[in-house]
Amino acid sequence: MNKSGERILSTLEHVGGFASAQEIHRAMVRDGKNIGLTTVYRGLQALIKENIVDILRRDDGEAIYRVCGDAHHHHLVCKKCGRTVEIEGGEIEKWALQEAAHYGFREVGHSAEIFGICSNC
Amino acid sequence: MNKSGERILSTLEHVGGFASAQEIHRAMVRDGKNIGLTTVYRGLQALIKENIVDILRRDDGEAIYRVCGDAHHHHLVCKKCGRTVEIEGGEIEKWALQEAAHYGFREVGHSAEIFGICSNC
DNA sequence: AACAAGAATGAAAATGATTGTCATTTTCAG
DNA sequence: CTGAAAATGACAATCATTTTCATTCTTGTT
Ligand SMILES: [Zn+2]
Ligand SMILES: [Zn+2]
Ligand SMILES: [Zn+2]
Ligand SMILES: [Zn+2]
Repeated sequence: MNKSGERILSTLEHVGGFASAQEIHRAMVRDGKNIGLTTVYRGLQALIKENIVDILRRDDGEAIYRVCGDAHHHHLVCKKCGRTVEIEGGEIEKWALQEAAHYGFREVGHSAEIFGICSNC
Repeated sequence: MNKSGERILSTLEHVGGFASAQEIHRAMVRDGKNIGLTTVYRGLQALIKENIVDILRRDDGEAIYRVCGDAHHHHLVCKKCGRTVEIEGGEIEKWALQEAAHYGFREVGHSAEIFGICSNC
């Protein structure tokens, strides 16, 4: 991994959870790191190839990245104000693995999100 | 559903499996149906809102659509070929309601998807 | 140090899916 | 028929991502 790769990874570790390439870039610029958006994209591609980060997709199709081995969790999101609570997956972790195994899938991952309206709204 | 919505749905049913908006449009034009790409996008959005079609994402982020039954269910999707199995949520239905209730959320919904690589790939 | 080869960088342009705009056409109730 | 409302589609705009390409850093060699 080269220097910019290390800085990207460090930023991704500090923001916690998922972040898009543009968000990572904004965070680095805000923190005084000098880096171009192109380099962020290239660095992320390299980190993916090295299996250091994961890539997923937001609902709108934007790519989001996270450090592999980050603590796995899920979200409970308010549809009105966006307030978000991080929650444990509990039994759905087992569910995902069992269903995938039942149909012969490997390299299994999953996404799950609960949405509703929070008590403040 | 309006006329173009029905034609889009009919096309999507005939191609089978997943198709992107652009693929659906190309198929319709090829088959002599006269429709604009914009209308295909709008029709698909309407069909999604009516829970008649599902939207997912290819690895490259392009949106793909497929006809979907009304009954609530989840998907097990192959990251490589897109093969999809409809599965029951099982225990995660309870999990979603319990977590939401625990944090005082109402009008609760959820999404959950398992992805991996199927036995053919 | 001087030099060259190759990798890394980033600004700007290109790409491509999706969405927004708006003038025109179609539908339909009165 | 007539006007209002909905639907349509060509075109422009948006936005994430990729490509290009000229410039700058690295690194090893003489
Ligand atoms: Zn709220
Ligand atoms: Zn989980
Ligand atoms: Zn497959
Ligand atoms: Zn469910």
